[in-house]
This record gives sequence, C-alpha cells and structure tokens, in this order.
Amino acid sequence: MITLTEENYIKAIYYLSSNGEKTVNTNAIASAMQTKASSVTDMIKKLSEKNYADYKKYQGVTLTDDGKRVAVNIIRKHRLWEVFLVEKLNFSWDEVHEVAEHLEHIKSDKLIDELDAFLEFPTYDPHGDPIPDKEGNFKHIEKIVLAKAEVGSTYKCVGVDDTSSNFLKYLDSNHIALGTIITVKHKEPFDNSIKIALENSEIVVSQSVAKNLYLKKI
Amino acid sequence: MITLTEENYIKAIYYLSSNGEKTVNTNAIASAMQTKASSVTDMIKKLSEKNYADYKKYQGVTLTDDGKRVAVNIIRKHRLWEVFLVEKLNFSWDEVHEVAEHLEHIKSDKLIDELDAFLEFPTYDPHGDPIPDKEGNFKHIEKIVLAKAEVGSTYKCVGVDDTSSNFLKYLDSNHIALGTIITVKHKEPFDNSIKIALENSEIVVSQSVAKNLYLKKI
DNA sequence: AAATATTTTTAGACTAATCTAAAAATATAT
DNA sequence: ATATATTTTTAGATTAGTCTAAAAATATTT
Ligand SMILES: [Mn+2]
Ligand SMILES: [Mn+2]
Ligand SMILES: [Mn+2]
Ligand SMILES: [Mn+2]
Repeated sequence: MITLTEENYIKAIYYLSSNGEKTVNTNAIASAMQTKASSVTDMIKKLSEKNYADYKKYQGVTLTDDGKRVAVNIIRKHRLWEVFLVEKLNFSWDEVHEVAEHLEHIKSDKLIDELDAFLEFPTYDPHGDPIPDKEGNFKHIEKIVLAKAEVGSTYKCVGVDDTSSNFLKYLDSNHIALGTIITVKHKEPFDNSIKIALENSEIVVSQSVAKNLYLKKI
Repeated sequence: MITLTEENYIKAIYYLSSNGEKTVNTNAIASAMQTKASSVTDMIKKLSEKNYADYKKYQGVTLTDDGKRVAVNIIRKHRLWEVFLVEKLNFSWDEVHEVAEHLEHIKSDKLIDELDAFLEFPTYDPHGDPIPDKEGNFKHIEKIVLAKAEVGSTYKCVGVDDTSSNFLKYLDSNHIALGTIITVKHKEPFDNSIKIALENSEIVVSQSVAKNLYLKKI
C-alpha cells in the first residue's frame, strides 16, 4: 500500500529530477513539499525501503522504475481530472490545479480509464502539458519559450510553464489562450520585454511572461 | 479543519442515529467503522470538542446541527458522485459505492455545485436514495419494503436497502432494476418467500430479498 | 590543507489515529 | 438487592508524518 503522502513525495522527486533522471537533493524536496529537510530524510528512507527510490546517504535520491511508474500515473490522473474540470464542469484553467491535487489520489483503474474515454482520450491538459497514456508514454511536442522566439516569426501558444493563478489570469486578461496565434514584433534589449501582435492588437509583455509562455512555430 | 476520519465517523453516527435523532452507542459505531470501542471513545471526545457531537460519558452520542450539516453534505457528495459514475462513466450500480467513499471527501464547493448541474440536478442516486440539495433538504419518497407488500398489487421498484455488490448483482441477474414493474403473486407463509411477476416472467424471491427491495404502489 | 559554510542526517519529541488490556460504569438476571 | 454480564472508558503502546536542535558529512573559501 502506498500512502497519499508517499505519492506526493514521489511526484515531487519526479518533477525535480526532470522526469526521473538526475539525483535530487534533500533541501530541494523540502522546499517543493513545504516541509523540513529532516522530514524528507525520513521519507526518502521509507521510499527507498519500499523500492520506489534509490538512496545513498548524503548522495541524493533517484526514482526506481517503480517510482517513476507511480509518478507518471499520478500525473496522468491529475491532468485528466484537469481536463474534466475545464471541459465538463466550467472551471477555468487557473482553478483546476488545486482540486486536481486531491482527485489525483483517488485509486480506481476503472475510474481513470472510463474518465479518459469519456473525455475522448485527451493528449494535453488545460495548460498544454501532455497526458501520458495508460502505459506511461508521453506525447512530446516541439515547443520553445517566447523569450527565445525570433522577431518576425508567427507562433501558436501551446503551453505555460508557470501555472499559477496570477499568471493564467494575466494571460486571460490579455486574451492569450492555448491556440492563440501571435507574431513576435520586437525584442527590447534593455529589459528583455517583447512586443507581440495578437489578432487585433499589439501588446508588450515582460521578460517574466516571455519566459513562461510556450510557443510552436507555424 | 475537519479530517477525513472525522468525516467518516460523523457519517457513521448520522446513519446509525437514523438521521441524527436518537443517541448512538460506542459499540455500534465501532462495528460500523470496523474499529475498536476504545478508538471510538477517543474520536467522539474529539468530535464533541469540535462541536460536531454532543457526548456525555457512558450516555452515547448525538450529532449537533453542525455535525448533521457535515453528514448531509458528505452524503450529498457521495450520491452525486455515484450518479456521475453510473450515468457518465459506465459503472454499474454495484461498483460505485467503493469509489464514492473516496470521492465524497474531496473538498470543493464549486466542484460539487458544477457536478450537480452537469448531472442536471438529480434527486435520486443509483440505489434509489434521495440526494439532499445544497441546503440539506431531502426529497422524501413514499416507499414500502417488498416483504410488506400486498398480494395482488402492482408496484414499481424504487430502491434497495442492502447495497452490497452481491445483492445488486442478484437483482441484475433477475432483471430487477429501479423502475421495474412487479406484481405480488403469492406470499409463502412457511419461509416468507414471495412470488412476483415481472414483465415476462414469474420468480420466487427469498425473505432476505423481500426485506431489501423498496417499492412504490402504482 | 585548513577553516568555514552549507547540507544532510540523527535524536528526541509531538499529533492523529489506532490497538490491547485493565478498570470503571451500567445493565441484566437471579 | 446482589451478583453477573455487558458496555464503555482509561492507561499505555504503536505507526505515520511532522518538527526543532544538535551532530555529522560534504562543499567552498581562504
Ligand atoms: Mn496541475
Ligand atoms: Mn496542468
Ligand atoms: Mn454508496
Ligand atoms: Mn447509494
């Protein structure tokens, strides 16, 4: 049996190791989980005993294949629920994450398989993040961050890095959504702000915005 | 903050007191919760401190208005999720309870309000149990148990008392569902079995079945 | 290569929820 | 009304997850 807390640590380690590759250190987990390093040490010992993680004292931690499987499955559930909330229950993309944090821990294979089918097997969540299939395979998308886009080119918005409510509401109020077409007009060297053209307007966005919006060339 | 465990105890007390009226004793809760009397004592002290229950040592426990409100809200969520699972995710009525036991603890008013609307404000769950509205009002239905139905009369099946998978599957295999019309043909005094007529067949059901199937005269 | 700073682990304590075993209160039977 | 049985509570432990403070290991400076 795996506890809800263990699941959350595994998920945090997965994200921190950028998909289970490099080792993750204790303080990074503590900060991600909003807990103390000593608590993390205890937990990674437990995860190690249960074979979800490999751990040598003072050397950081990595997920085992079992651990990765758990992480990907939780991410799958999280993102499917986010799609459900947006598509069926009129949630906006800045409201879904918190509820999905809870729904992702419901344990029922039938539930998630049927939900997947009910949503017609979505491949991306409301923030443009890929939804792994039952076997844990992600559909990889070519995307670049607005900060690195080239002046004069036209792109489609395909995702966000920051999924905070503040950032998503900012995008809403500037009429930027997934699928929106933008053209890069100017990069200001002084503060790295970027002028972009939308369908009917031109706006200037700050560097922070430019670093958190993903685009695909069209 | 109310914990998941506290919610489950409150729900158990609510059911055992037939909707929050009479006092409930420790052993009854222990048996309903599959735990020990000593654990129950600890918990009802805590519920009492938090003002969800009234409790005097050795005198059993009742829910306060706050406690009842919590109980009814969980029941509302449980039953709405059950409807969702059956109506939208192809669950059968014997599969929903277990998953709903977990979903009922997800805390989001928007979630449950939108789910309610998405399901078009259902008033009964897949087992014929009424779904309280946002204010906690139940729609009461006139129903009698098959064991007390009169020979010669025709009824509609409107609910079940036992919601165990075994019983529900038994009903499935005998083509009895909510809405099915039956006529009581004969009551056998020897073993209290009852012969009933369905649309195209006649079957004899045992006393246990007759005690767990609810009917409405038509 | 020491000295210093940072990170990580250990030790010991706390809370929520549980358990067993014993004590206390209440209910039932003679 | 007293003895017996049942129910309920208390006392003391246990487990998961957390914390603080101190110790140990590792990393960084000088
Ligand atoms: Mn999310
Ligand atoms: Mn997301
Ligand atoms: Mn149920
Ligand atoms: Mn039900």
